[in-house]
Amino acid sequence: MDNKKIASMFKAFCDENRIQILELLQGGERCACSLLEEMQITQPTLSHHMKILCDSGVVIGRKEGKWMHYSISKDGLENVINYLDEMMNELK
Amino acid sequence: MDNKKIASMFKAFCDENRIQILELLQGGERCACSLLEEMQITQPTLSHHMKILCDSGVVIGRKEGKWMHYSISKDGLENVINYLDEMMNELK
DNA sequence: CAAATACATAGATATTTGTCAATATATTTT
DNA sequence: AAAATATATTGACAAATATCTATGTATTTG
Repeated sequence: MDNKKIASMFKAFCDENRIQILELLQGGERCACSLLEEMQITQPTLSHHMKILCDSGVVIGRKEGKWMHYSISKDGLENVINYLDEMMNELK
Repeated sequence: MDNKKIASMFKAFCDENRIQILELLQGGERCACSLLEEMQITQPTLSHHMKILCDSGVVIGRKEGKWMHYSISKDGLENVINYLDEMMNELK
């Protein structure tokens, strides 16, 4: 995995609105409209953040009819943790 | 810790040049001039990134004479890992 | 003390990112 | 089939970020 890819993985966490989305998703899968209700942003802005979150691998989207259900990907989150654990272990 | 603070913690990892710096620092403490030698950026740009890394808490700077020695902060890195571990544990 | 070295800061500029309004697309509801 | 709903995309704009050159500030070296 090159540095660009690693950086994009961490982009999930480096915006305050995305942190809020992730915290909401900790409670379990939610559709975009439900996330939107609790946030002070417009629908296109939410859609933009969801794309970045999905690109990072930390969030997964599942389409069901007209709804998009988003949830945190255990595997995606684990990848991030593993990268940091390895950094910790490699420390001289 | 508010969302803004959390986001700034993760800013350490969301730029490819900073990822490279962190990888170099995995080998142990290095002065800025030594980091600079292996990177394709100018000295002020490096200085800019070191500031962001230190602000995030993941890197620590130690001044010795005219040199700045930088290293990865175990505590800082642990904070990041703990945040993610907790997110993983809270998952519904 | 003068020159050299290591680093930071300031200011300018280009790129990236976050945001919104408007619109498009797909699906469901009536 | 028309209206309503959920979401994505487009295009514009503002704010933040990354980068450089030039310069300033310590500190060390000769």
